[in-house]
Amino acid sequence: MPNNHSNHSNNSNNSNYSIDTIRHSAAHVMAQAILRYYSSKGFKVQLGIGPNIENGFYYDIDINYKITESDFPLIESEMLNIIKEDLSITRKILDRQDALHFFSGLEQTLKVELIQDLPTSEEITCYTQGEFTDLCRGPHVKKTSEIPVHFKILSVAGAYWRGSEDQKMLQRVYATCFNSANELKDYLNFIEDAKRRDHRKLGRELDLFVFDQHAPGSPFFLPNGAIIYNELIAYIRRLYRKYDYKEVITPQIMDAELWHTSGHYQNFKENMFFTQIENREFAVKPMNCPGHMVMFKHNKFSYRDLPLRYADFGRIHRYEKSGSLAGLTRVRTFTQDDGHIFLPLYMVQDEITELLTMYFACFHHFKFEKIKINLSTRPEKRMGAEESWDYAEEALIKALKANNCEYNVNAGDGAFYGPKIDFIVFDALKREHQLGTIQLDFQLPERFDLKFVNKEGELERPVVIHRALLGSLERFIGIYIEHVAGAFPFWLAPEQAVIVPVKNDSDKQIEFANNLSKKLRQLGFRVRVDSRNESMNLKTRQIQTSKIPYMLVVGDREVDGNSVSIRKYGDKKSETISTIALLELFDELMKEASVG
RNA sequence: GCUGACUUAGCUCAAUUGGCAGAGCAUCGGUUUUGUAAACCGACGGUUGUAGGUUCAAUUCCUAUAGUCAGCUCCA
Repeated sequence: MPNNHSNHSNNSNNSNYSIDTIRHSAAHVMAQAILRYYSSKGFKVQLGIGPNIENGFYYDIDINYKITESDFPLIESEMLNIIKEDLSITRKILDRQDALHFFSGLEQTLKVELIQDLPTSEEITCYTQGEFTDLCRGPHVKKTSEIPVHFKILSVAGAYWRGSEDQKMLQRVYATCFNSANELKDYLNFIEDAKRRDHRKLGRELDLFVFDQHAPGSPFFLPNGAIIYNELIAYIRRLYRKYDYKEVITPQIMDAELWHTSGHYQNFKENMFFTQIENREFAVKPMNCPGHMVMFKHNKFSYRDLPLRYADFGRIHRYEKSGSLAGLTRVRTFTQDDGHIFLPLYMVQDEITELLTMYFACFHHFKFEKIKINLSTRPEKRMGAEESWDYAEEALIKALKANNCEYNVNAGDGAFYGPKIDFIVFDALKREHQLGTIQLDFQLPERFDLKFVNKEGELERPVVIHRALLGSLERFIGIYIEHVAGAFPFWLAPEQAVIVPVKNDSDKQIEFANNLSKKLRQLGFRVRVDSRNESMNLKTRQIQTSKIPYMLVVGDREVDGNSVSIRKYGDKKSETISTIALLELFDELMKEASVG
């Protein structure tokens, strides 16, 4: 969810209360409304938790009734009643026994469970408004009438009690509340805008990709989508040339033993595809690293060869749970702009500095200006000695600090083989997306017993850095489509220009258009002639809705002047330029594709 | 995987309490020869996701299953 709306609502008119306090109080009102309304209908209502989230709040409810969208107005009108009743909201401190007794008496067993799990040191407080009392730390507004009426219930979905798969599934009602009608309207508009930009919708409309029930979670890239896909790879390859990477190609299916060695089998068996042949168990690769380890071992490398940077655009397959699949952002087969760097320990910091330079250049190239960095440290489920974790985490912190990078720490969020740095970008709607990653790994070199010959002529264990810039290309394409709302820059656009003869029965115009098209295509541009028997208005409309960067109209005037009437996507007007100037313009535009 | 909703022509959507499956766009054919956001006429297009069941009759009700969506959980 985006974070842009919560900010400007903080400094709004209404009150001394923070928007968080207001929303949290609104959550209580919603819980009260649901309890009132459905209890009166004879349903059993139990309340879970009801915290604030970015841009709103939710309340988890256990109820023997299926709440649907059609119930929202009923709940909302009950909420309005509660606000109008102007109930005062009072705070009370309870001792543990009284609190347990009180909520048991109300048969609110979820609340009882929460109280039982509170540390004994914690003070137990309740907030009461009218007939409704909730276990809550607060703070809250003083009376229900202080809650602005600019609230809206947004959706309802299942959620596990206490976030655990083993627990009961509750119904989570999402809602939001703002200080003013305008802020609420802005937020609802934002939701609409996000729908308009949805990459699944644009993917269909721009003929980029389709999904089919025969391959769940697996995109079929249509010709237009394949162009974007391949142009992205071409761009990354240019970066690789600049930063001295060596591209390799590795097998799709390898003996399962390899995945035992790497540790992936033990950790991710449930998420891998397997196949059996000649009594051997093979695994479809869920990642590229073990393949690169195998290659490293097939050679005896000198310290002079390091850092050795392997890059791989291999297709990988992961069995993702059916319920977690979503458009291009969560798929079962994808390609990473993956790479592994083998190097001695002492080179790590310089290498990460180099990587940071490369990463920022890449993100800025795609017009992601604001970038957030997360440092994820050792998870519970991990391999390797504590000392190497200490060292690895320290090395990443040093490199970040040396490069003046601000970062947040995500304790326990690292990979099972090492800590990592993640790069989060903000899209045009200010939503956050994780793209690149840099992961330090002391475990795989150990498990694969990797060695290189150092200056002293001794065998030494290298370190491995796992790294990806865009992450999964599929996912990146999804994010990028939404970032640019389907209007790709010239160098990435599946079609860069369409040439439209004014009259499709004019041999002179058609010939001129075809010749121009042929010339541009020879120069590598993606253009076509649209000489269908359709009106200029229709063609204009189709070119605009397809978000094609340029429309080139050629009539008798242009043919005679060896020129084109050029109209840029999004512009209302066209201008006439010579074909020479057109070639110069296109050449200039293609510089966008360069890595500088 | 879990909870809930949804699935009708290539796409976007209709179809009253269970009573003859329909429209726009796209496609194809014709007319029109167009100067910057939808010319006109006509035709084609369906085992209503799939498999069962209830019923005189099922797009509609029931069961199973697949896929999609909103979340949850997970994400090397």
